Amino acid sequence: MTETYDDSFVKELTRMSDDFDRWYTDVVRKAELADYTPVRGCMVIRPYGYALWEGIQRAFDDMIKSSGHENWYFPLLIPEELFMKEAEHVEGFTPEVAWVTEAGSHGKLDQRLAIRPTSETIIGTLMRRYVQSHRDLPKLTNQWCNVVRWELRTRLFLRTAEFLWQEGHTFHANAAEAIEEVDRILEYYRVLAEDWCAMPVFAGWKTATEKFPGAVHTKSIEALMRDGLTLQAATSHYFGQNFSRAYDVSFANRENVREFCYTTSWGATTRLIGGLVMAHGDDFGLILPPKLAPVQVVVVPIYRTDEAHREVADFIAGWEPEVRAAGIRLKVDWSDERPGAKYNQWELKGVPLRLEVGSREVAAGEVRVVDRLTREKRQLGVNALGEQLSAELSAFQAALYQRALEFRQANTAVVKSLAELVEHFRTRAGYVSAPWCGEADCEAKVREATGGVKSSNYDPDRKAEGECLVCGRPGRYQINFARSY
RNA sequence: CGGGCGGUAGCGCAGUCUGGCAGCGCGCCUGCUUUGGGAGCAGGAGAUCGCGAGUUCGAAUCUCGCCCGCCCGACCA
Repeated sequence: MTETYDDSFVKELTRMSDDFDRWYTDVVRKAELADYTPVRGCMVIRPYGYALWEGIQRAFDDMIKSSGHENWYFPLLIPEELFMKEAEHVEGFTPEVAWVTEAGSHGKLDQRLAIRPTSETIIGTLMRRYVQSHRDLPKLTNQWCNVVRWELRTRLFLRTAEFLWQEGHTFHANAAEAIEEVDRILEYYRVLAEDWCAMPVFAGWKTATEKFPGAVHTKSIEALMRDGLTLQAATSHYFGQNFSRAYDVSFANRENVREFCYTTSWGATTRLIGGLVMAHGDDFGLILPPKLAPVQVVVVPIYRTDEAHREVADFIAGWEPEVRAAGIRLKVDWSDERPGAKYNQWELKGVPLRLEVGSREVAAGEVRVVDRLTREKRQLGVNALGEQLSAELSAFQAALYQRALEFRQANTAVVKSLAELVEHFRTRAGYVSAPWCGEADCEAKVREATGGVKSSNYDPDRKAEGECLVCGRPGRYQINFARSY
């Protein structure tokens, strides 16, 4: 038996098709993920949103621990002198650095302190103490922390003046090992995005124009949002010896020759939560992947009388422990609302499965299960309910990924020329894949001609399918272009 | 940072032009009736009108400065 409701009217929520940006802000606030604060560009992350971050943290932290990475904590404040040592890095970051210039009764400081926008400089400075010999390498460090970047235009989760992230910083005895590290972490990010967030990504190289300031090369994962814009969801950088030279992090190699370390850094931020919202949501609100959903299954009890209330409560108590024992994050919503209000509330909050339990279910020994993705209603016997729901959640996770993948396929075009590309972005969004010669000039021309379409990333193993879309010289790479967040 | 718009009860807004009792809807509290897709009735609480100066007998309303947000550009995870 299948019942579907298609009343697309949702109170107080802008429709996605009407105004995607407003829809996004509405969902983030009404689903209680985050909110504005009196502080310019800074948000408050509410428990429901923070729980998503905790899920992401747990997943990623487990991955890096499995490869021997260790968590550290480094200072929030970085003396100006230290900050200024790597020229390209300084140039890239100074426009958005916040400085502490004055402190309490001490008054004006002799030297300004940067509030970290990222920690390469302070970590490099400190790590030289701990790295003396090739036997000390590799040093695989990570920290979970906040950073501040003085952004002019902010949006909840996607771009705020302060945000949370993890930043990994690793030190190696040779280039090959560092380059391998960058790829290992990029693969972790792919797994985090695809297996946990159910967000299909392109993992690949950023162009020289788009790379991190101070990096030799940068790789990223990029995901498509439902408005057709791409989101850079995490980055992994190879620094060669750029930072170790600037901060004098060196070691004695096997021949007792002093050598600068080869370093990497990589980061993923609370922006991923914004990605989750925009990759999966619909006109009813959030849709959360079960593996990260703070509540995976919500139970809505239905009753009129005290007696029915007792019956329903007893019935739920019969299988609730078993469902929890199956490792399912279950919430029974006994709040003093009517069932319809609860349905809407939990759909807004993106809970994957809802169980409706009333006297009909009690009598039949069933629950009514409603899927957040399809919103179809089915009856499920309570026998081995934990096992059944686990299976349902796995299927949901897969279906969510599949839907996002199909959406991306439907929104990826291939073009041969700049004219075609410009024409495409006049009416459509999504990715456009095109052959490219590898020159920054040609990349810049795409950006100019389209008013802001940027290169996303590329897979160097994929050969260009024709001549460069701009200059007509032999293509080197097949690269994705998109409008981006 | 440039251009435009906005800030009045928890949320969404009217009132501002033309100065004169602080309003509406939703939400919230209490009670009763309700409860399978956002309940009904009755009563009630809640606002230094973003902040600070100024003009005026009198300012949500006029003037100046500042803060915050939104949209469009340039910059960025």
